Parts: sequence; structure tokens; C-alpha cells
Amino acid sequence: MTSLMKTTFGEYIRLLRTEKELTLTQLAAKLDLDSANLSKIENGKRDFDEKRLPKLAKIFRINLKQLSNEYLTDQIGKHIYETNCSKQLLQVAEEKAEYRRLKSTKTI
Amino acid sequence: MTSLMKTTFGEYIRLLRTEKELTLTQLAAKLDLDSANLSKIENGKRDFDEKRLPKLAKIFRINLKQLSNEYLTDQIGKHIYETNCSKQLLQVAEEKAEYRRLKSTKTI
DNA sequence: ATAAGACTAGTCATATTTTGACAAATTTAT
DNA sequence: ATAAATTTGTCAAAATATGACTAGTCTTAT
Repeated sequence: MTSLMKTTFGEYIRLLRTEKELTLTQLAAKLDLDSANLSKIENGKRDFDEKRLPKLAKIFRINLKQLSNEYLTDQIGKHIYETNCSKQLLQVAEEKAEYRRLKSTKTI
Repeated sequence: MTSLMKTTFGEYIRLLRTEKELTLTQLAAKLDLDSANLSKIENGKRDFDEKRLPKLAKIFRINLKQLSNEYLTDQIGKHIYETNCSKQLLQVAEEKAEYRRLKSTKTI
């Protein structure tokens, strides 16, 4: 696994976009999205819709799996942040995830 | 912090309920909830609505903060489970949460 | 056998949340 | 000052979650 960005997903999109010197309008068009909404996404005021990940990967020629991981870690990171979940509680959450995993294999 | 349950929140409610020998109908009434829906909650087919945590804490005389942590870790654990987030990616997610924390203090 | 209670599953209308689309305001660059 | 780029606000529509009700199964007592 390559190293992932320690930024928000919105900031990451902005980074990609400005690197390629695209305007919001230009990228938004490629993503079939309103430029005003893309602006909100980059500024963390809205979420990027998961269904557009393949398009985004294609536009910037990024590995989709890698990009999806970027997205996933952002989403969970946001959840952790918004709920003020401490490292200690996160450890418990991970154990509960593990419990769910075990449970699901049992019931197959 | 006391140790938290390594079960789902629904299972935890069921545990509390059966310990007190309450029926779904009885507990649902106390929670101002339909018994069929409480059944779904205990079986993990619906989420417990956060707004009822204070009621739940009161009914079983549990510390609300403790119960809220139980709830929070369940929610994040569920998120981790449902997205199939590996420990490695969870570490990245935690770093991203930390990044958001730093960012929020800067902009105050 | 059947009646009653406990629980589960399905459905549907309503409430809540998220998204898309547009207009208008603000910022930035020339 | 103008034009382009970006941001903000608003609102209807789409998607999702919740509450309420119905019907069903299963167990237990009579």
C-alpha cells in the first residue's frame, strides 16, 4: 500500500485539480457535477458522492482502489472526529468491528 | 473508564432487557417505541435512535456517559465493519481525524 | 387443540437527511 | 473596472431512516 494523504478528501481533490490547473467549472463538468457543489466539497461543506469515485480516478489517472482507500479513511476519520472518539474508544470500536466479523462468518 | 461490551448495541440492549426480565413490549413502552421496532433494533436490523439514550440509561440505571460510549463505539465499529476497513487503514483514518482536530483549532 | 403471550418479518406513510440545481455575492487576476 | 473563478445561500427533489401497523411463527399453559 502506498502512503495515503493526511488531508481531507476535499482538500485532496483540490490538490489534484490545481495541480492539473483545472477550474472548478472544468472539473465539475468532467464529474457531471455543479461547480458550486464541487466548491463545497473541496471546502468540506458537503461530501463527495462515492458513486463518482471511478470518474475521479479516471480523470486523474489514479488507481481506483487507492482512491477508494483515500475516501474510506476520510469518511471514518470524519466520523471519529465528529463524534470526538478518543483513541481508547476507537480501540473498542475496532474490537466491536472484529466481533461483527466473527459473527458474520458464524452465520454463513 | 470501565470496560465496554464487545457486542453490538442491539445485543447489549437485549442483555439488559432479559436480565431485568422485561418483554419487548414492556421495554418498548418505556422507551416510547414500537415493540416490533425494538425487536429489529436488538437483532441489528435497525439502529437505536441516539435521542433515546437518556431514557435507556435511566431505565437501566446506567451512567449516561458510559452508555453513550457504548453507543459511539458500536456506531464506529459498524462503520469499520461495513466498509471493511483494515487495521492499517483505520490507523490512517485516525491520523486524518487528528488532522481535522488540528485544523479546527487553527481556525478558531 | 387452542388460546395467549413473546417475538419476528413485511409494508407503508411520514420525517429526516442528502443531493442537485440555480441565483447571487464575493474574491482574484488582469 | 471587468471578467473569470470561487463561494454562499436557498430550495425542490431524491434518497434514507423512522414510526406505526399487520400478519405471521413459535412456545407455553390450559
